[in-house]
Amino acid sequence: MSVQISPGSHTPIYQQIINGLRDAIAAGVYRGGEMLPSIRELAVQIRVNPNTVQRAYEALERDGIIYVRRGLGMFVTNKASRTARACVEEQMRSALDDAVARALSAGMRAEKVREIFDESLAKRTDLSELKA
Amino acid sequence: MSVQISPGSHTPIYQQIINGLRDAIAAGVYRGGEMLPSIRELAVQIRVNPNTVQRAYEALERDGIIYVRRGLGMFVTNKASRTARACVEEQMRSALDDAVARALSAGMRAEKVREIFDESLAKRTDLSELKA
Amino acid sequence: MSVQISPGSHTPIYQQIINGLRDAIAAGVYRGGEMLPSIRELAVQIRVNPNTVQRAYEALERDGIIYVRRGLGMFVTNKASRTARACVEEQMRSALDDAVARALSAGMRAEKVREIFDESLAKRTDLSELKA
Amino acid sequence: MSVQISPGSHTPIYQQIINGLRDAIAAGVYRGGEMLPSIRELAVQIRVNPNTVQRAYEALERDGIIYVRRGLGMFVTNKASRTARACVEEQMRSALDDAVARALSAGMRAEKVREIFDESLAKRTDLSELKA
DNA sequence: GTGGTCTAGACCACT
DNA sequence: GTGGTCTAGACCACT
Repeated sequence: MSVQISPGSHTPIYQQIINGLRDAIAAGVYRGGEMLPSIRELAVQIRVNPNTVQRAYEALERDGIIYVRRGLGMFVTNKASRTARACVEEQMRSALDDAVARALSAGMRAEKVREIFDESLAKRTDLSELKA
Repeated sequence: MSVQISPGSHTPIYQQIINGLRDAIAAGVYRGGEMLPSIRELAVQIRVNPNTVQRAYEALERDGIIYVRRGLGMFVTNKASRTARACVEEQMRSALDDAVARALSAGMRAEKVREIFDESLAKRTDLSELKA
Repeated sequence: MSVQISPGSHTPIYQQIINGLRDAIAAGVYRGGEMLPSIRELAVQIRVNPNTVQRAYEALERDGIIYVRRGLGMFVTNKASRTARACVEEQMRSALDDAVARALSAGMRAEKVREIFDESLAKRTDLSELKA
Repeated sequence: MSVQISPGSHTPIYQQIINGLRDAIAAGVYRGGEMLPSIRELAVQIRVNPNTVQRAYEALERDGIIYVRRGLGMFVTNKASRTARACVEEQMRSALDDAVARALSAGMRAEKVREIFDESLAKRTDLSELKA
């Protein structure tokens, strides 16, 4: 399944769903024209209230990533992949920007900042090599 | 002034104050034994409710970064600098971890992730050179 | 073809079919006594579920614009043209009423409202001249 | 009160609230920096569930017309008046466009369309003269 | 006091 | 079956 929920996280559940689906679409798990799991279906899968899933779908529709075919379900738009990737990149850029800015303003040296980043990246890329 | 507040940010104001003071202490702006601005003073400076400043001071006290001398004011502890730097590093590490994890799970290539990080870092270090 | 469907529109598809056929009848594309495309035929043409077309035909029948000759098909009634034109006019009147009311209550000046209307009308009448 | 709800209307209640507040801001009833009625307050006034009001406020925030000061309430942004007016004009333009397009495609003559529009406008401007 | 999130459940429209 | 709206009510965080 492409969406993982951490009920304990500070990030609201509906936001976790948005991120999870957007990442999945950016990664090509769902492609243009494909139908997404229905609101009720996904709600059961991730054990969350349907209203919460609906709220996530609403946001993705506003972003032009999915669209409704009334009475049928939610579908991935053709431009979804591009939009989703742009969005993820933008969010990542701003997260990195903020983290770097804070670290430097707290007096951390640039080399130290890069070192920590390298560890983060190495850890994750090693993990994906394990899977492969 | 060492604490900057963005009233429109999604980060709660008390958390922004905590971060700002902690960064300032990590960077050596305030040193062990020094007195911090009083609650009312800081509240006026950054135009915020005194209760909000108090809440931030309480949190920093719990973390052992500042302590109260009743009737005198809030003071920086001796271990404050170390603690603050460890805390900033930890927060940074987890922010980078999250960002990297999401980017990769959205199918972004590791080289691209590093590229974006480099831009963030370059931008900030250039800026600080300009100031110097 | 006289009926155009926008699957992404907020207007329900069956309503779009009703409007499209009614407009066509009002404009004289279909005349009293003429046969309309069968449910299946139209459904294939505009790529829509036959149930949806049927629903539209039912509504037009209720309005006395078309009638069924069992085993033969759907036919345009003699009063259809009059009824359809009255209906379009009524819908238009109420759409204009609503738009004007909102614009004025939002403080827009009457001259400005007329100006925007004139542009709408000019654009469409120029277009129809181009086609002619 | 600036927001009127028609429970029987086909327009969802939350959309009626959005329109009502936006029109009020466009008309200068609420000005930049002013606080809006709280969610609970407005909910009581217009006898609607607080969640429904919240949903409307959320949309207006997304549009940059209002912003939250956490723990305090919702406030009108400085650019709100301009944005709201642009939005109302855009909605009006598209409503008129649609109505005109349908009328013409149903074979109505341009003079007739203008006649109906003039009646709509005259009726409303007479009404506002009565109030004055 | 303020807004934000979430659940449970009803009811409706559309295909 | 599908999504969309609304209510009631709980619980939480922030100022």
